[in-house]
Amino acid sequence: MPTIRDVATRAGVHPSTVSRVFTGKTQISEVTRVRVLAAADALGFQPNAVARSLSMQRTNMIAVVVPHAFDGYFEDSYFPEVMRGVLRSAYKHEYRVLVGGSSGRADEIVQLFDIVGSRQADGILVLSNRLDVDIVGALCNQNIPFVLMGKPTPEYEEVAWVDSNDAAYTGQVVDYLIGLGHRRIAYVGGDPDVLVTKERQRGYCEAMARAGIEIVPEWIDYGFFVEDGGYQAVQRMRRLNGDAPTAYYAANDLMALGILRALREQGIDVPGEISVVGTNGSLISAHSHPPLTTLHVPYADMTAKATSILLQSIHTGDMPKAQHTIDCQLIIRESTGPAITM
Amino acid sequence: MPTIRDVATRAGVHPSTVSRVFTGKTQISEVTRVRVLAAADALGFQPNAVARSLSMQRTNMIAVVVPHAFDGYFEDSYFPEVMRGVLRSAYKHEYRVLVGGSSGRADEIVQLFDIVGSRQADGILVLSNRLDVDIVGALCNQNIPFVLMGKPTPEYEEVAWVDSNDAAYTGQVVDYLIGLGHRRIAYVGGDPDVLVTKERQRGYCEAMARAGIEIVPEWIDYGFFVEDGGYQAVQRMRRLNGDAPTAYYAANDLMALGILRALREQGIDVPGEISVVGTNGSLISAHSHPPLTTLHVPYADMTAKATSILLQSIHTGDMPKAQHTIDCQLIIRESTGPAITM
DNA sequence: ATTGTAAAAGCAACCGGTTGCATTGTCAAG
DNA sequence: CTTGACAATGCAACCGGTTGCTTTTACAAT
Repeated sequence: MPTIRDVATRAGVHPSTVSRVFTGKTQISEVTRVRVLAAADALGFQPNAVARSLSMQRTNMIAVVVPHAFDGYFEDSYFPEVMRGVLRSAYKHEYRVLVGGSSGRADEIVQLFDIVGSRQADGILVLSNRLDVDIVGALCNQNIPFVLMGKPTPEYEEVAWVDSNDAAYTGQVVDYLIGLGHRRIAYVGGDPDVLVTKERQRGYCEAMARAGIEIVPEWIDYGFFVEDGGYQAVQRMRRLNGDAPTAYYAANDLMALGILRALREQGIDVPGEISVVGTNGSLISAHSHPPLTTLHVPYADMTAKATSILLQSIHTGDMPKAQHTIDCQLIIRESTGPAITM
Repeated sequence: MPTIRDVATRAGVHPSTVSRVFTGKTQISEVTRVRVLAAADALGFQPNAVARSLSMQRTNMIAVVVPHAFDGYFEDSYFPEVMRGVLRSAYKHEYRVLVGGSSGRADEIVQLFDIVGSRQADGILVLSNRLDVDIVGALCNQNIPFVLMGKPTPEYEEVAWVDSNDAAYTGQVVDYLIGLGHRRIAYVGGDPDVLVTKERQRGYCEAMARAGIEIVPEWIDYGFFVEDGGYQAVQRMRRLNGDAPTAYYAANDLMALGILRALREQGIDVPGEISVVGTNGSLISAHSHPPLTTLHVPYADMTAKATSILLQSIHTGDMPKAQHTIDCQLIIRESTGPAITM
């Protein structure tokens, strides 16, 4: 690998001149510029990114970390959507993307602080907010820009986030089901230690309360975002017999599919007997049987937004401030219908 | 950010001693070790990864590059599966993962050689082999370890790859359809400039030839791996009337879903009138209507394998050699059935 | 007490760029 | 022909670690 000094020797100039030609921030006479460029070309020189990072104190990388990767994480449309948004936005600004995350929870958090502490990235995008670990607090101490996907707990008023107002939109879904005549509505959340699960649950509870419906505790269950989680939730809830839900809301489409599978196996008609609503509006939801009514969350847009906030604050040099709420949309398909009157 | 010299000052030792404590490759007396560690702890010191990379000529990162990201790339299960395999394997060896890829074709290739040439990663995993750009040739000149997902063109015998024998398994699918009595079988490939598309097409043609079936050129179409591509392919092929296919093979599940959608719109029964086979065995394929018969390709395993080959060759310091072929499996569900006899 | 030996720590160069400051070169105005 | 002013380039320190080699220290053997 040729270095800047090799190029300098060949072009008969000082290394710093070569550097200036490549960074392009200073005046260079046209004659030396072409000479340097020719030498670089002949040697196949490309500036070493690591050396440049060290010198400039800037890596041109942002890290995307997943503090709650679960089994099946990569099956859900969430991750690919997020990556699409990040890459789109980062690439535009000539930033690279570092991905952190594995299946072991403790590991990930270690890994996160490894990346942060060792200054491998200029900024961090945190993909979710676990309630059982104070990630935000730790991040604040590190003096590195970060943006959260999802609102933090109230104690952190100042940090930047992009969120989708999960509680409100989940409430809207519940309102919609109630409007269809349902009263026994189940909430199947994801991992209970993840904020979004709690938020959606809050929206659910508030909507039920508004309608004056008393919630049976057994209507609330957690499927950890995986298909089988939805399936199992149905198994448990069907045992309630007369109290069994007539409608299910699932916090992602994957679990909704599991719910559909369980109901199909039991010969229950959807939406004739029972209604099901998913979340995300992933491509998969349009092709299920029946096509799923789902709460579409524009994750790619959210992350693109979050990324550009992050990049901007990297450039200005101070902690990002912006807080954005993005609109969701209920897509009504064929998995929901009027409650049967008994 | 405290540096190694800050720690050294505080502990009253030389910077190199601090370094040795952290790298742990040399004998250090217990007393100084604890003193250094205490100082580091008090200052919140963590070694700077960039400086270490520069000094050690090793970044502890591998790059995953996508030389053919297409619209909808992130909707297919391919990418998330790949990421799952890479992260699983890389994380185990304390390697980070850099993701390259965007939607503009030319850009990606530039980006690829940027990463390679600037030594941002110790090795590269190339996610696909475009036929219209000589990526392998260029990579060979760069003297950096790389592993291909997918076999390269025959001229590159020596490079490392992990592949799934696409031609053979596609042939097997076609055999299966022929066994069901189908003779007018359509092949819906992805992007024709990607090797896998050509390979599967070859398998298709060979199987048809073996059965003595003459191929109508209109039975071959390209859907560029997106859902709508499958949909459009059906629109075109239905115009063949008497020559219209009775079975469709699609090179990924997404296109197969598009095919199902088009057929459903036209009121055609699957599998009663027409059979459809997808590829990948993504979760989505199990939940479509009807559940999709699909050729399962274990991408996560393939990439995990490819990653570990890559990491090993990074450690030994020479170009990887291993070439692996991974088995696929035809999952028969409800989208395929006997051909109707006319 | 002296010498030998090995373990522990220090020294300084190096990885490959960047950049503030000093120096040289060029050309126009006086 | 000077002098001034500014553009172009050179110089050297710096970013924050690592590591081969040298020196110091400690302790055992003579």
